[in-house]
Amino acid sequence: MSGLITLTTDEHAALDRIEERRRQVRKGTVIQHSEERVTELFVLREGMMMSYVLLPDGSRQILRFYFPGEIMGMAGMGYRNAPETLCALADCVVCPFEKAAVSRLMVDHPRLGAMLMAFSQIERAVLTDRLASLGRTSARARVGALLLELHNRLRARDGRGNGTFPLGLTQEEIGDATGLTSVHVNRMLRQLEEDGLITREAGHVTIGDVAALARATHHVDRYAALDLSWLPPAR
Amino acid sequence: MSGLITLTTDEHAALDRIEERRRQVRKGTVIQHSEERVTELFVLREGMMMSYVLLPDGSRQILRFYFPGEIMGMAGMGYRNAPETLCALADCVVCPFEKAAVSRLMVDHPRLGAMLMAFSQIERAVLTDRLASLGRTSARARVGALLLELHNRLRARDGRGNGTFPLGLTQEEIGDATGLTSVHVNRMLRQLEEDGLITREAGHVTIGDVAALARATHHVDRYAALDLSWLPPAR
DNA sequence: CGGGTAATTGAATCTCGTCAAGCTGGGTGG
DNA sequence: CCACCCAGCTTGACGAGATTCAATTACCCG
Repeated sequence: MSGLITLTTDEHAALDRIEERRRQVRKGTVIQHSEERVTELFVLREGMMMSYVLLPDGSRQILRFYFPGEIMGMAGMGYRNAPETLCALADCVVCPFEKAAVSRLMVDHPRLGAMLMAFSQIERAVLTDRLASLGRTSARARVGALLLELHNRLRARDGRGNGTFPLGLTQEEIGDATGLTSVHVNRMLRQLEEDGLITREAGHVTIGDVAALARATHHVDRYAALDLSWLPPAR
Repeated sequence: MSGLITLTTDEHAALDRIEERRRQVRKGTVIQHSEERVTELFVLREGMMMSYVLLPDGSRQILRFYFPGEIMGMAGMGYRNAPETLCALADCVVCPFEKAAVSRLMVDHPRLGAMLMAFSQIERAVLTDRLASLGRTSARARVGALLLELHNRLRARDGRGNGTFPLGLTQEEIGDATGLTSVHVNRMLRQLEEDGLITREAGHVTIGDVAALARATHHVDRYAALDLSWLPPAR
């Protein structure tokens, strides 16, 4: 949050309290099972995680990837049981906290509450972009758009913009996120490479011309062009 | 909201203030254009609306259908320009209000703010269900799941549960929501009918056995099994 | 240096899209 | 009151894109 607004001392303290408890989780660990009782949310501090649902036939749809600083499990807020599974894609550090802490935050620090609301709407916009991607674009565009999204999210964090980033996903995971099979993901990656839109090397992907790939995949960067001028003043 | 919690007089008044202004819109009218400046949100009072995005090639992805009582345009909260288009599917009545009204609401009535947050998370869960539907299920299941969702949403409003509801959508619109062509939607509707899962007559659809259709389409009712016990007390 | 997971590639198959043609029903104007 | 019109629905034939199945090959970890 501190990247977008200047936090007061009180607000900073309130956010720190939420991240009090720490927990190490190893790659592959599930910290929240779909359909099981949920009382906690998590902040991701280090690593990379994902949320997904499993269908009765065993197929998996990955809903979202999480990077450090993001809140995981918000979708469970309104429900008794978790609507999705949270699983670590790498060794991670997470901070679990109670649902009620969010409601305390909204009472004591309305500006942070409004900020949370804005974030969940940005997340919604990203989700709807993926919906359009799955519903109305080719396999090639879907894979390319996913690479761009990962690139933008990582760049928003570390500031570097040289177009290279560690993939951190198997082709099967890319397939489960884009609604394709791992075999077809492989072919599409190859095609993107042959078209000169990306290069691959040792688990890293390089996007030579971000704008060109964005054009080829109809991708929009939802982490740009924000408007938070309507936020209430800090208390 | 009054269906889920008991509102105080003050809370009721605050919500009424939001719905002060009224506007009639005729079928087909666009009240918010994607990529154009947005300062207002809307409450839908009567009718049925949808939000969608258009891709550069002209294809359309319908993101969501709106029914009376729901807030439209929340996704625009964090942005200067609207990420989606809002269009009336029937003659409607809407109540426009300023973005800042939401932030005032969150300051003055934290419980309503938390409620809004819960709603947006429920909406998120519905969206992720659609994502799984588009990414990992057959055309038949997608169409069936959409019918079930419309049925559940209408039932949540009017209470009737006899399985019959007015469709109010063309097959092309169903296709744009499910990522299919109108031609294939037609075939899938026919197939669902031949399988005895639905019947159609004069623009109305009847779902004989809701549970059976839910099984065939992997559909979950996200408007059931809510947990709002963590909400803060009313101010 | 194994052993297992992930990536790669080819061939056959199937689902869904495309194109094209006819049909139907409700609204409109002569 | 009827003929027409037009959007939406229906159906068939064909093709493209993605899946499935199967078999190697490359890579990472201990």
